[in-house]
Amino acid sequence: MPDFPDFAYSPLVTRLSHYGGIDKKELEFFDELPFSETRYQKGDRVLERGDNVDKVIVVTSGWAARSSYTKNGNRQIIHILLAGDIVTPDVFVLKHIDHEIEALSTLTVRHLNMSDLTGLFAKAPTLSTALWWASAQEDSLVREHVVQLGRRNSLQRVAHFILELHRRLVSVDQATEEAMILPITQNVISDALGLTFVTVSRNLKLLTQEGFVAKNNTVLQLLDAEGLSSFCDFDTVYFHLQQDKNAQEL
Amino acid sequence: MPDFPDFAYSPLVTRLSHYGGIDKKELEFFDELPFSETRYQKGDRVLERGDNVDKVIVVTSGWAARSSYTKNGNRQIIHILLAGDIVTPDVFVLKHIDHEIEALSTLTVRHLNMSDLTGLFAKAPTLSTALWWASAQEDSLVREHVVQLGRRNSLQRVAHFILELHRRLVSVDQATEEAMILPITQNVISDALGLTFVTVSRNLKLLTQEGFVAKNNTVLQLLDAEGLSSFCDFDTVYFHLQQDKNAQEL
DNA sequence: CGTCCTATTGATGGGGTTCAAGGCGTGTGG
DNA sequence: CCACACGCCTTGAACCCCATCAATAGGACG
Repeated sequence: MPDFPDFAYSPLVTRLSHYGGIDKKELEFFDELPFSETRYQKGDRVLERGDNVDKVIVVTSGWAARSSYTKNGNRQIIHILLAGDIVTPDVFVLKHIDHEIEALSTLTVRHLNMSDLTGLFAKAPTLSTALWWASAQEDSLVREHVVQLGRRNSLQRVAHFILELHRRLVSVDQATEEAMILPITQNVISDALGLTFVTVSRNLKLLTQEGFVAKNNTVLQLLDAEGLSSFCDFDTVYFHLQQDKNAQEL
Repeated sequence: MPDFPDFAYSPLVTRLSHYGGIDKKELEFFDELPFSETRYQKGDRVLERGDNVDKVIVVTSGWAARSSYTKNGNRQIIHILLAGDIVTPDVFVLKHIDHEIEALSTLTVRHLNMSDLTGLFAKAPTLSTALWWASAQEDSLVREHVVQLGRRNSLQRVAHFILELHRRLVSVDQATEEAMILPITQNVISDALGLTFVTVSRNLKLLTQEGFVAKNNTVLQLLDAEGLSSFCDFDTVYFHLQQDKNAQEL
């Protein structure tokens, strides 16, 4: 965030600062909004299916998951939420959430009052567009997740999973180009990828043997991101990170 | 649409009329917006990856698909678009679309100018909320699609696919409770479900033999929707169809 | 009547699951 | 400080669902 070095900012502000046409003043307003903060432990539920939510919730640190459970208790992780992600993108129009939000690691989230936000939107038009953009980004990632599960084999899925998370972490200054911290178990990965943890284990071993990655404990090194990308058909277009010059305000 | 019998309406207006708190006058304004209409044949591309879109496009009749192609030419259908669906939900913030839109049958779409729409939003606040709701609905369906591909077997996928489309068609008066028209090939179904058309064929036969459905040509009858629903864990909560009384305007 | 697209059905093979056993690391309590 | 438990990872073996390959049939359309 080179242009905004002079005030404290949350990860979401870091993300929004990448949005073309954002007004620095509006970001400051946003960052100064009153909020309450909650801390969760690994495994805690942040929100449950059916909950009636009336706050905008944003991740400030740690990992969380949107997940859905089938009748027989199997979990499918729909999307992984990182620092700077919005937990409740549709809270203004859908009051009841239809899935679970659970902490995958120690997690901190901020709660913003909807009335505070709508009040701010009135005087911060580029901010509301930027928040819309952030939630459109998630939509795009979820669409790519469908492609993951529908058309890639287990090894490609694991590779793609790593690359996507790495890129997202880098974009909020939570990882270097070469390495990242994976605070989740292989069981979590398997529930995101529609696989079993046995397959994930075997595939991580394969990727290590082939020299694509190295792993000890929670630190994962990317030794050949290029090779991995071409192997699993990873393409960052769907992140929509580059600023869209034509974007206009509502 | 029992409350709005007295003016011509598009399928999207029918859908939006189900949204709690929508103002009838605003729907009329929306329906009277100037538009151009385009007709496509089965197989035509409506939009391609990378296209720079500057209109809001809405399906008025026929079926279309959001789809993504992998490097080796395999198609994954991410979402099926029916009458009343918005082709370009994020057009205000993402100018370049990252996937393909293709006609699955003869298809009619309407193009609305973004400036006409933003002009209308100024005097129709409940309309913009309702459109947001419509696009939040699609997000929810795509999330459920992830669960489909990640955690259901091939037979459950086919069953769930049928039930979901049926419910959506009913909600825009395009199907009866007992039967629907499926204008797509089994190959299309397989590309949506991450399967092969061979498996889809076998599974449709199974569902027929078990007495859940009957099929001749493009007409599909639902003989036991209840049984089918419990078999594949189908639950309409994720449609968010019932009006949310708490919804508020931006 | 031939062509092309779609659907059906059988046979075979493979990728991923399932079941199972053992290892490693960490924390806890005797 | 060691013993034990527990969670997570690893690795092997057997099985099964679905893909793949292939052949045929049916339908629409010129």
